[in-house]
Parts: sequence; C-alpha cells; structure tokens
Amino acid sequence: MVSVTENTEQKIIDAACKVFILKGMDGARMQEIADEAGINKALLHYYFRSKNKLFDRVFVEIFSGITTLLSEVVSNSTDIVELIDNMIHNYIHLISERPFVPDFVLHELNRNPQLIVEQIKLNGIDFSKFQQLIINAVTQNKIRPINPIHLVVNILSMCIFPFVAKPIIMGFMLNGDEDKYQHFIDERTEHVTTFIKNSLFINPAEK
Amino acid sequence: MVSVTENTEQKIIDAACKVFILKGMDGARMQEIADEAGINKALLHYYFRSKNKLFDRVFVEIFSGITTLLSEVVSNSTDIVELIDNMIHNYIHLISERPFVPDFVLHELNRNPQLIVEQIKLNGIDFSKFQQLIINAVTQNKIRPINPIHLVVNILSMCIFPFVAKPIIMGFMLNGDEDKYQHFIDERTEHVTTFIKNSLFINPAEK
DNA sequence: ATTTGTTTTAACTGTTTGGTTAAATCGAAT
DNA sequence: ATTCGATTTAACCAAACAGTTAAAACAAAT
Repeated sequence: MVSVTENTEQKIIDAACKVFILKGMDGARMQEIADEAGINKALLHYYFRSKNKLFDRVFVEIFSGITTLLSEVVSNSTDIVELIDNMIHNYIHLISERPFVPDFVLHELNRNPQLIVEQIKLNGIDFSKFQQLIINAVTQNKIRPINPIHLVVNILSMCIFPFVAKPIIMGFMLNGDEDKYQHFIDERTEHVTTFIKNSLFINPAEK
Repeated sequence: MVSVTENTEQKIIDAACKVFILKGMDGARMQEIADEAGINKALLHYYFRSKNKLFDRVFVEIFSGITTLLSEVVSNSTDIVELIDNMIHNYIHLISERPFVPDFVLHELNRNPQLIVEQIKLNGIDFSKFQQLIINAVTQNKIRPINPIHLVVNILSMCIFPFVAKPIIMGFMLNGDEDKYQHFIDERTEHVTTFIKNSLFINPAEK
C-alpha cells in the first residue's frame, strides 16, 4: 500500500514540475496541476496542503538536479581542462533535455531570493575546490591570470543564456527557424569549449 | 490641458514599468500599479482599458530601450574592436541602471514568444551589418574564424547573465555579500572585454 | 467482516482580482 | 456662466482561484 502513495506523490510532483516550469509560481494553477497528474484537486491538497508547500518541494527537486551535476563535475575533474570540458558538456546536455528549467529557476530566484538560502543548506557546493583548480592553473602558468568567479560566470553564462534567450536568438538572428536554432544548440558545446580555451591559453598548442 | 493627460499617462507607464518588471505580468496587480502611480483604479482603466493593453504598451517601451541601444552601437561602430568595446560597455551600463529588466524581458518572452514578432516589426535591428563587421574581421585575418551568431550570443550572455543570476552568484560565490557583488559588476565590463579579445585575437598585441 | 488509508465526487467558502458604473468634483478653456 | 475632459469616490459585478468539507466508494491488509 505504500507503493500506491509514493506513486501518486511522484505523479503529483512530476505534474507540478511540468506546470510550474512552464507557467511559474504565479501563473500556475492548482487545478491544472491536478489535471496534469490525473487526479482531483481534493487529493492534491490531501498530499500537499498548500500551493506554497508544493512549490517549495518542486523547487528543491529541480534545483538540486542542477547543483548535483555541478558537484559531480567538480569532484570528477582533476585539472582545469577536464573541468572546463566536463562542465560545458554536461551543463548544455542537461539543459537541452529540459530547456525551460533555467528561466524558471532564475525567475523564481529573483522573485524570492531567500529560496537560495535553503538550497545552499541542502546542496552545499564546495566552490572552494572549484576556485582552487583555477588558481592552480594560473600559478602553474598554464592559463592567463583570471578571477575564478568571472571565469565560472563566463562558463555558466555561455551555457545557460542561449536557452533563456531562445526567443530573442530565433527572432532576431535565425528568422524564426526552429531547425536553425537546434543546429545552433548542437554546435554550442564545441564552440563554447574552444572559445573559452582560446581565451585562457596563451599557447594554443597546450589545449 | 493636453499636458495633464500626457503627464498622467506617463505617470501610469512609469508605475506600470516598475511593477511589471518587479512582479511580472502574472504577479502584477492593477491596484498596485494605480497606487504606484498615485491614482485610482478607475482612472487606470480610463487610460488603458485592460491589463493586457497596458502590459503590451509597457513591454514595447522597455524592450525598445534595449534594441535601440543595440542599433546605435552597431551604427556607431566601424570595426570589430569598436563594436566589442561599445557593445559590452553600453550594455552593462544600461542594465546596471535597471538590473531587473533582463529577467523580466526574458521571462515574458518565454511566456509568450509571439511578443517578439511585434518587437521585430517595431525595432528591426539590421543584424546583417553586425554579421558583416565580424565577417570582415575574419576574412582580413584580424581575428580567428568564428560564427558571428555564436560571438554575439557569447557577448550578450556574459553581459546579461550576471544580472539575471545575481541570487546564484551572491549565494554560492560571494557569501551573500552585496558589496562584493557590486564590486564584481564594476569589474565586469573590463573583464568581459579582455576575455573576449583574448579569445578572438591570435596575437594579443593587436588589441 | 472489519478496519484503514486512499481516492473520488461535488458542493461550498472566502478572498482576490480585473473590470465596470454612475454620480460627483475639479480645472481650464470658450 | 457654461462646457468638456480629467479625476475621484465608492460601490459593485463576475470570474478565477486556493483551500475546505463531508460523504461515499474503493482497495488492500488484518
């Protein structure tokens, strides 16, 4: 009988993820989530007492997917080249599968910045190891001197922004052609990787 | 008597900009906009019949500010170095003054991608001249070969993303320290400029 | 057969919200 | 003095919405 409960709970969370990601907290409707989950509103409130509680649960679920990946990338990388390759490849790959997640996360975080506090408690990323890998590369003269924070933001920017800005890119640069956009995304991993390495490495041979 | 009308209309638009940018279309309330404008709800509907009409007007206002800047940058730049310098400087400067605009624009554009169609009609950016400047630089061997679209997206990403991702940057990298974030933003223009030039120019002396 | 937790049904409450209406006021222009 | 558009006041409407409730149905475990 436990399985029934977990099943329904998961069905609700999946449905809530979908609706919240597409509509945001303000735009989402409890009725729509119930419909999407194939249940009724009463049962929805039976499992999650309020919209806020459901949202919090869903947000943790979604955000932890992102931070978990970042943690794995950091711990699986031993030098700066690996770090860059893994980070760019895995991030673009992850987001490609759920392209509306970044807009959702960023928007809700701006709407309620305090959400980040809970997330840090739950998914503490050791940003220090991150920084250390970069500092090591700089001190060993493998790359140009660079502020680690700027570098990380640069990488995240170029990986995430193309998905958030899809309407702009398609509208102004690709004549609304969805195929061209998909092609652009397919090229993106390799392009960003070489673009960043070109900037970091003084001698291109070292790549 | 005309002046009174225009005055009030502008007061409403200013107030609506503020509220819509902070709360988004779904989160904004007509009463709050009326309060912010120092008028009552009846007068608000007297000027703009519906929330949608008001939103459309406001969105045009905000978005055209962005595209206008981009147009000016393009037409005021004669070579790739000028283009990069102007674009990065002006964009970060513009957004610094209204840091919540990017999240608003991107979120509403994803919520309703058709908005971009109207904007293209109103503010047709000649992206072709943009591309031409980059292609010229490539064929003249001034910079490494690069897909112009990727380059533009790279520049926009690194300029805009830091503002959209403020909560993440502050939370995970700057220990929630607002002063450090401001310092990070202050450095940003110069950093992005050199980061991109380092990537583009094979010989650093050419910069 | 009874119990227990899950799910449905269906109606309902209370509040928020976008939008309307009508009458009154006010200010400037004629 | 009158006219006309701008503005306020205050009440109102209808729809949407989050959340509740109670009774019944159901399914599995005891």
